[in-house]
Amino acid sequence: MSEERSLNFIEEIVEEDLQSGKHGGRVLTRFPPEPNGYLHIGHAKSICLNFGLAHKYGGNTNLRFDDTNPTKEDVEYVDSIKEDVKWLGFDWAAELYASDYFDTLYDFAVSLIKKELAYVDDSTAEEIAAQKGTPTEPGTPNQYRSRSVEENLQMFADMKAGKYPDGAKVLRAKVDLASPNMQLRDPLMYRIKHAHHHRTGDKWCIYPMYDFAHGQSDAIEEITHSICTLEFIPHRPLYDWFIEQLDIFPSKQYEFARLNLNYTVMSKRKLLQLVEDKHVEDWDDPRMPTISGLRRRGYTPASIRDFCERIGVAKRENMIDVSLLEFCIREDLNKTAWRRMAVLDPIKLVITNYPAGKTENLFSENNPEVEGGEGGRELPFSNELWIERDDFMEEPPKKFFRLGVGLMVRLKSAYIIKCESFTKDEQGNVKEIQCAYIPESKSGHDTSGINVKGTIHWVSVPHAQTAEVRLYDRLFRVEDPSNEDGDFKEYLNPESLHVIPDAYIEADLTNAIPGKGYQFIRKGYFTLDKHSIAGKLVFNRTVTLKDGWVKK
RNA sequence: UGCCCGAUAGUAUAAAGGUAGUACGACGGUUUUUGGUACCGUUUGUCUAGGUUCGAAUCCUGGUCGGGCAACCA
Repeated sequence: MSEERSLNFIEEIVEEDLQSGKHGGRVLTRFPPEPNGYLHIGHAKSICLNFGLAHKYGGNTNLRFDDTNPTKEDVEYVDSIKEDVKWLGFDWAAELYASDYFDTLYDFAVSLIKKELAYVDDSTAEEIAAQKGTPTEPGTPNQYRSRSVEENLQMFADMKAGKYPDGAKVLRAKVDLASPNMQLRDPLMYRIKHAHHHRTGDKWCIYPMYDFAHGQSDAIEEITHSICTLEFIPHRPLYDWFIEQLDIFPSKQYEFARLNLNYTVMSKRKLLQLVEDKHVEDWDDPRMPTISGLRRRGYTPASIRDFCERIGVAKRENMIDVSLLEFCIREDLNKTAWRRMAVLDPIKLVITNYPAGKTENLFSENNPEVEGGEGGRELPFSNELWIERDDFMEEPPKKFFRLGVGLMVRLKSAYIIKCESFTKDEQGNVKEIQCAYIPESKSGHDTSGINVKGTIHWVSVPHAQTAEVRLYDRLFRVEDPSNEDGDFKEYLNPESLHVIPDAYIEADLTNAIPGKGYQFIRKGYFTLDKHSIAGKLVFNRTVTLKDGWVKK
């Protein structure tokens, strides 16, 4: 029972409940997505909260699909949600659907009609809206509000039987048309939708609204702590009202502030637009803040869980810096990713005093962060190498610890070299760099006594393989695209994807394992994209390395 | 204009009437065969005006600012 971190406000509530013996010490939470889109990092916060809370206090969590609106939902989304929750590392106690309760919910509605707490309203949507009044003016009752129990019962049954077209009638709760809380002004409980449901098929043509499904589902499952986001605060009195009138299990609702991340958007509606308008490849485009996008980008479940832990849980609106997410994945990958070498923007380097045609196999460890290096691989070395174009400067400034005529660097896991000269092509671009190597400076057996400041990565020209490398930048140019004038899509970053069709990679990288993270030394963390095939590998850059070098 | 929620360094998040702390960021340094990692250090904060109290980030009142609520969405 070591208490490293102080409790968040929801944990405090749970601990109080546990101490007072509420629910016999039982904790049951639920994660209740609507299957109308893919899960994103904001959902990850909710998942970690709900599952984490239950796990911490010896309870369980249900996965419940809030599938009360058949026109927006699909099994494709159900499947992706299950996959994403599992991938994040969580197991649900039961896989449930609000649609499992449609019969019970119908009976609940009938019982409210009998208690004169619900009525069938024939008004149009516009009329109902008008009759609700405004925040400063009370609503006004219409003639349908005083219908008899018998008539309501009959009409509600007829609604269910399909006797009316969409929109002809709704069932409303009779609460308080003058309430200062708009949610209480006789909210809708059921609407008519002659639509095919992905689970119940054509059995129903009336569907319960969120407010008459969510709390009831919580009660049916005997959820002890129903955790949702801030915008549902005004719904809480209604949540409690239905439960009280129905006299069912007293689940309680608690609200926390949803996650906002800068330089992206987080609403399913907007993410769907990006997919439909082809601004991104799909829901799992590596630039998307979706769980599947982050997975494809190379994020690990542990890094996302760590992120959710670090951002905390409170009731204050927040905007989290993506740099924190990046910190979390770097921290994870630094410990686990195997080091490899790849040259993204190549320039040729020739070692003038190394025999042409000779190949030497050097050794380089997989992971310097682990004792023993987790083994290693052979690195073929020759007199012609690819190095990074920006590791050479014609006129290097003082603090430039790389190549320039007269400067020395170490080639990672190989030799120290000294730059002697360079040649240019007709356009005046540097074409080739000539260096001499120091034979006594071989990595691991260095007797040269020479100390160099810089070490650069390289790939042997005759042994190099090629791969497509995709570099990503933030999806939007502004911190909060939803808050800018005009359409949020105007603020997309036109340079969010940079494709390098044929980068040079070291030979061993052709054995790269899908799903594993690799650090391309000095270039960042990369992972194989799902579109990779043998002979045509594609790597996604998950994140750059932190760059401490300040250019001036 | 009504009701509801909130306000602590740049960003988040602690401190339950008693020393404002932590993480990320930024900045500086040490180490380093990755300008990475690791380690060390520095920096910046209680929205405002009153009140209660020996003592207020915390309790009370007014104000300011931000967010939410008037979908047959969730």
